[in-house]
Amino acid sequence: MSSNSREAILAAAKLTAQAHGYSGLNFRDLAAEVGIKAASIYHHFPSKADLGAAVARRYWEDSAAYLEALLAESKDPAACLRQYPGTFRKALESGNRMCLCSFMAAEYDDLPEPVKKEIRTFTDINVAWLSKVLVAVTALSLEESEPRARAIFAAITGAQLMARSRADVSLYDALIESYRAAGLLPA
Amino acid sequence: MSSNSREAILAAAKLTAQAHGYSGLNFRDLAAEVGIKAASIYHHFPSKADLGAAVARRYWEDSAAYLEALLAESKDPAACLRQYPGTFRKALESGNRMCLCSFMAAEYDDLPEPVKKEIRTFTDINVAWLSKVLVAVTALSLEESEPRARAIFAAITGAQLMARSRADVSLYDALIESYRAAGLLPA
DNA sequence: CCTATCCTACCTATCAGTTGGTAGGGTGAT
DNA sequence: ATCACCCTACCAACTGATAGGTAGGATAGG
Repeated sequence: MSSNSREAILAAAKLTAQAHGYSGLNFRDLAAEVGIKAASIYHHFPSKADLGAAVARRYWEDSAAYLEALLAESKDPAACLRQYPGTFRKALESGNRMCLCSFMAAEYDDLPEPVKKEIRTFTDINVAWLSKVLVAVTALSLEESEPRARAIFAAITGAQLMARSRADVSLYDALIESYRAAGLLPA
Repeated sequence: MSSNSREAILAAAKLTAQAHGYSGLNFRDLAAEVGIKAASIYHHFPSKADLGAAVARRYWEDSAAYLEALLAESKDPAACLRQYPGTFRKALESGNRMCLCSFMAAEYDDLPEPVKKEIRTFTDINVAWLSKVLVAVTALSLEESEPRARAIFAAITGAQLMARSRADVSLYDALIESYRAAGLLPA
């Protein structure tokens, strides 16, 4: 309950970073969105690198919680897997944004090390979840499922990237459908 | 032969943009690399937006020429298609860079309109080429081949993005192999 | 109860560095 | 003499970051 601003900063920074990347984050605009002054952000985050790492960390934490909840509620792994591309679709729907992880993967060379680490974790979480679900849904073994999980994750982020460059969510849907038709994703 | 600097600027800007994006381009560093002063760049390009558009245009022009040459020389479309992922691999080999188009697709919101246009053209060129080759190689009809071509292109850029975030070219190879194993790419 | 001390959460003011861009001048080849 | 090409010298805007201060709440000692 202590610091409401900290949460507001994280939320605003997440949205900005999804649209403009780490380099697009700046303290003045961020502070203005939250309703405080730029210098006050330093009270909550010692540096931009720390803020970026905190945003990325929160991002994969939320993602991990969502995916686990999905699996826990439904008891139908196939249905979960069918829903998975929808999580990336939401970002596109929300102002043509994209996955934080994908944007920062592009910016990788210019990222502070702590941010890089959180970005990698997001990928790991997603690949691990996909791999686990694939074992339950398909005939793939555990060794076969992980490369496939990576391929699915990469293909989905690529689809998001392409759809974004056309600002066209239906293109994303078409790409996912093509992945299913081609056999990359289970039909 | 007239302006050697113009070519040098384009070449240096391409490499920088592949590693740091459009926002990572700046006139001072660029000029230093070429061996002239920042203000002198304005003699060749009226603005950063113009430079960006010129770089992106040259990028798809080179790509188009390369792909057409590939097809003209070999007479074996299947071999061409097998070589296609290699063109994106080269960027990773060259200092963990990535496709200009992919990076700028991420930055899409912040791109000047002329740059956006060239970026879209790069995608169109690649999809058209892939679609053409797919018709020759697979049993797909012209209508079926275009969605498939788009899916392949998106998946390959996604693989590049993921491999970049691990600075691991072998991960790219593994992803391409998974695409083949899954049936997205012809084996 | 009171008051000294500390903490949280923010502020103003300012910094040095970097950005894209401009004005105007020099020089050498045609 | 013109013009392509490059220069020095700026500028305004913006960047992350720091210094130092203020208002108000919590807390502990007397």
